[in-house]
Amino acid sequence: MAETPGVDLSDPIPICPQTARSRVRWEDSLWTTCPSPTTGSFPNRCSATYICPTMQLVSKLFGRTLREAPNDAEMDCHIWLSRGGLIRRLASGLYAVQPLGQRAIRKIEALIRQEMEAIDGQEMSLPLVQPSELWEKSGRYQLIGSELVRFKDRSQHPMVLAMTHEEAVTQVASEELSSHRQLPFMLWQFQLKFRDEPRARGGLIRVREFTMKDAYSFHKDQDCLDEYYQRAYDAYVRIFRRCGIEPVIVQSDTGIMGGKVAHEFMLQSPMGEDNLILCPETGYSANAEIAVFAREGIPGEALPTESVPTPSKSSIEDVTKLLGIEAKNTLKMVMYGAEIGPKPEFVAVAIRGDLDVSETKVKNALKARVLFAATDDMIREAGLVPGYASPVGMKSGILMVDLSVPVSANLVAGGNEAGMHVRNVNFGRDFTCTGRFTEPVDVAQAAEGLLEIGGTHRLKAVRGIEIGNIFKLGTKFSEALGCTFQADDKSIKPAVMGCYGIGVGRLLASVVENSHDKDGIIWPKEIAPFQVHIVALGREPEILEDCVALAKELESAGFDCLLDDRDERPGVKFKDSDLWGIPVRLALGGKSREQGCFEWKLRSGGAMELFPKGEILDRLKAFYQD
RNA sequence: CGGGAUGUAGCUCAACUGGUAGAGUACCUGCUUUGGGAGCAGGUGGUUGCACGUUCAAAUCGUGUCAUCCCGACCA
Repeated sequence: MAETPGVDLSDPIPICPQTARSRVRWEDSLWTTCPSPTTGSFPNRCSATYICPTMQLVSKLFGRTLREAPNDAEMDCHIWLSRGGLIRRLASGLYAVQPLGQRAIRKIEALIRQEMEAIDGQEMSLPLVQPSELWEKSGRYQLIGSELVRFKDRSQHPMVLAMTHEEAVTQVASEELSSHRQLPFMLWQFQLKFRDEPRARGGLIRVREFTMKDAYSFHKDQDCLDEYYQRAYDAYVRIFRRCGIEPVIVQSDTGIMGGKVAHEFMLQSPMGEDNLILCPETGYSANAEIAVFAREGIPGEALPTESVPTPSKSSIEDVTKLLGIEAKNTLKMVMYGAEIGPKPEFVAVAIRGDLDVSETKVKNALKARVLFAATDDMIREAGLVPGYASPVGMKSGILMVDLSVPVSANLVAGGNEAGMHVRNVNFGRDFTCTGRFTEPVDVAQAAEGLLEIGGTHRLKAVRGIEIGNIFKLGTKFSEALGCTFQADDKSIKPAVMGCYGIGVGRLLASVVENSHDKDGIIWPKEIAPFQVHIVALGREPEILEDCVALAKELESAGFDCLLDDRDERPGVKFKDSDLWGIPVRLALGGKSREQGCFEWKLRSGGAMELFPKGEILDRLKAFYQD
């Protein structure tokens, strides 16, 4: 084999254990000073004074900072990622991640990789583009709407862009799996997903194309899954804590993933899209769409019904005003069309007026694919009058009665006649459960101030950004795709599965949302794109040389350094430094240099301190060892 | 998919009742300045989202369309 000239293969390029970056040794590196071609001296604005391949020079950093945020940035994380030059929008829900941002992404990925390996995960890679058949087999091809991008390849074969990878991983696993001896195992990847979201928002918080860490575990039985699920849960807590986030963990809906148990990891934030229901006293926590709570009844003897005219007063608000009662003394009907079987069915939910319907609960109780608001025609067809509907006199369709109704006496309900309501409607006497649901069901949305299920404490409601989720999938996918094994009793069984996801870009944005101030990002130690920001102040070559010497020393010890070598005024450099939020800032100016010291300042706060340059490395080690 | 708003320079925004494009910032050149987004001078950069229409004349008026953002709906 021909020798590559100039490369000594016996002396491989060392790899930094901390950053996983290969580094060229200093002795071999290109290290030049370059005077201005026009003046021959060090020019005012020289972007190529020093060239050094092993540290990042700000003069060479791709991506600039912005004085003002783009006007479409609403959330803080969007503002700071944009202003810092870490991301740039290409189209709705599609972002370019620039080098500084990509370095933070790589730090997050490295951290996640460690934790996945710690729970025996094996990293792999599955394709983004998949044949539609795979999704038809699992049933999700029909179930999912237009978020799933479908297209045909050149030979007219129907394909999809994967929104997630349960089908693919189960297919692959089914081809490898034959014996219970192979179980359990966990496979995971960093992989693109595409979801054609109807509404992208919040910068990287809700996008259409994104990288997700998705993990899938396979087990011989439920016990084994339960045990592993807890390990994954614990690993998730560690991941988020290392990102500086104390996650709020809630029970969640399993949606079209199937399965029974699922948890979401949330960053508590008023900007979040999910409503979370918490009970600090009992420790109960759940997403509001599935949270359970106790109904406070309205006791009383059933009084005779009485019709009252309520001309053109159909809303709960109007009726309560007119009759001088509270919302909780009313009964309202919320009507839907539900796609359960081949054709849509009419569904009416009877619920007390002070509560809202949880459409998630309705959907789950009905096992419906899609729920949509009923049209007036559908309502009339069921024998009801729009605006004045009542369960009394409903002729067809599915009636669901919420748990709040039977415990409340003498409610005001619609009269099933335009302009009429009826007082003192009572469950049991005037109407009852009929048809598919023979008993009252829980279909109300939990909210702040309602009673916790035990009936003694009040619930709290907060908002959150979902940063991770874990599901006990069960055998939905393994059965659909034939992922089976032979058990020790010789029987053939489907693998019991779990899945575990984290959106990497959303986590990055959440870290910023969770950790910033009025000047910019404050990176947690493990996520910062660089560990040290060295700022050379002043134009004397000696200052820059000292900074470079320090950067060399720190880089050799495994710290990654960003060196601001620009000929800019100090104010500009400090502003950018704050914007970028690297944990340790080491500045060197004329005065500090005379004392042989660097100015040590932590982005997270605290006073500036002067340390002799010989001490810097040890202090840095101590700081990063915490 | 409903409701609202907005599209003018890389970013933030002006331009009256129609008269032919402007500032700040950013960027480039030079000089001065150098500890918290400097000053002066000169300069680059726009088919005013797109199409059609009205008009002698359209950033401006009308119609359509596309895009973006916000509130809902939706969201493994």
